[in-house]
Amino acid sequence: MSYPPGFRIERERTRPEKAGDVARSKAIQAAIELFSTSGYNKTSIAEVALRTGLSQSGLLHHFPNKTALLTAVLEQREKEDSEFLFGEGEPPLGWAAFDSLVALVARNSTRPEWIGLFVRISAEATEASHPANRWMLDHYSSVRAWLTRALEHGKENGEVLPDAPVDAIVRNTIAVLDGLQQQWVAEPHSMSMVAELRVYLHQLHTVWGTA
Amino acid sequence: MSYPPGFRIERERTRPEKAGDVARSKAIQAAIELFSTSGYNKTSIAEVALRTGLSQSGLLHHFPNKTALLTAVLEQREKEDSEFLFGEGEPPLGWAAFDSLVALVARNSTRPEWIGLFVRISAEATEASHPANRWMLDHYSSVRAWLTRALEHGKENGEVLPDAPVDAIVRNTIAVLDGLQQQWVAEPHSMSMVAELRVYLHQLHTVWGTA
DNA sequence: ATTGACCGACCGAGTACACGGTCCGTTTCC
DNA sequence: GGAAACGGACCGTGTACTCGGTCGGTCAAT
Repeated sequence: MSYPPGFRIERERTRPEKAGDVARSKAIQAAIELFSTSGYNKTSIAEVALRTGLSQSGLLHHFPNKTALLTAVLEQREKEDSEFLFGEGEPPLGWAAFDSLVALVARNSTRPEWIGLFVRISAEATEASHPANRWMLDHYSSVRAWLTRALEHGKENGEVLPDAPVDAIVRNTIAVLDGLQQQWVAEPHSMSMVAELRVYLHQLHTVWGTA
Repeated sequence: MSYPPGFRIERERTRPEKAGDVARSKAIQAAIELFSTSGYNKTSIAEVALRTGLSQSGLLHHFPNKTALLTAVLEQREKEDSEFLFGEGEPPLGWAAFDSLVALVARNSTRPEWIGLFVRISAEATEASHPANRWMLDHYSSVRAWLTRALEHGKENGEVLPDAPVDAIVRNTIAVLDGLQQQWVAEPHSMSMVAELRVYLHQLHTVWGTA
């Protein structure tokens, strides 16, 4: 009781390179790779441990169970994505929001594991009992909220036509994103994703933009 | 030796409604339901057998192994889908092809299992070792071929602008289809899919059509 | 009309294995 | 010396699949 509750976190922040932390992040990286190719269900923690350079018990020392490992992976992804998208500032609005989505996809194209991870997990997580179900619903709803806000802001701004069907555009955009990623995972070298997305955004601009 | 080798087959063809065939199709139906909610990997054949009203051994009498059950399911889906889309005649071309896709989605909305099945299987099958991997690649490539032909026919016809980026439009359309289905599976009552698709098709028409 | 060969439909028990997780012990580092 | 960082052995469960067998029906030959 001699230390305030923030002490532990403070110590970790000042000395982040302890052996355990290295193992932890190595394990997360290994889990990302395996989840992205085999999905969560089919991946065994023994395999993750092997890739990490640990025994299964050693891995379970850092993550009490399999779902803890999964949530660590998801937190990592969420963190890196939102840092890239928003940085420290405000999320972009208007059509700029859609442009930044293209940038995100372009960047993730250089990290195939992250795309595979998302495709696999979000499909598995459609099952209500899946440990990532809640995460996935929250994720989608926050992206929808952001894009909806972006379009409505665009309407007020005069960037977007007043009669643009916001909800459908938002859902379709997310659908294109997810669908292209799925095709890309299935046949990685058959397309660029960015080129296709630009065509889609060109359509949006042409139809609902105030040229 | 008193009968020609084809005799037995002939007899089966004249009496197709034996008890085994009923069990077979019941099993396929049960498998569709379970695959659609739990995916292929996570579904146990014991559970399928239970839903069918058979013992596990009884089920395995009809399907030698789990992958045989899966291919039976996929064949069934492929058959019903192409019957609905093309009937006995020629596949529609030009923009009509895209309209028929909407019709297919509208029809499948009344059969949630089929949408769930497709979402789950095609995500699992991104893994090269998955028993449905080949099927999925073939499926996508045939849909792409059809839509590509449809657009090129539309160009010759004057329905479609000559500089329309065929490949990107095809991939984006498939992406919207898949992505919307995924959202629909995650939250079944949050959208209609058909309304969103109409907005997307409206964009295609406006931008690449010869009004 | 009966018989006997044969077959499809089906079941119960068992096998081999993979997997998530526990328990307890040992080393390493502050 | 105490806690963190591991490893080894073990356990219970789930799973795909095998094996041996039963039962009822079909059909040609008697």
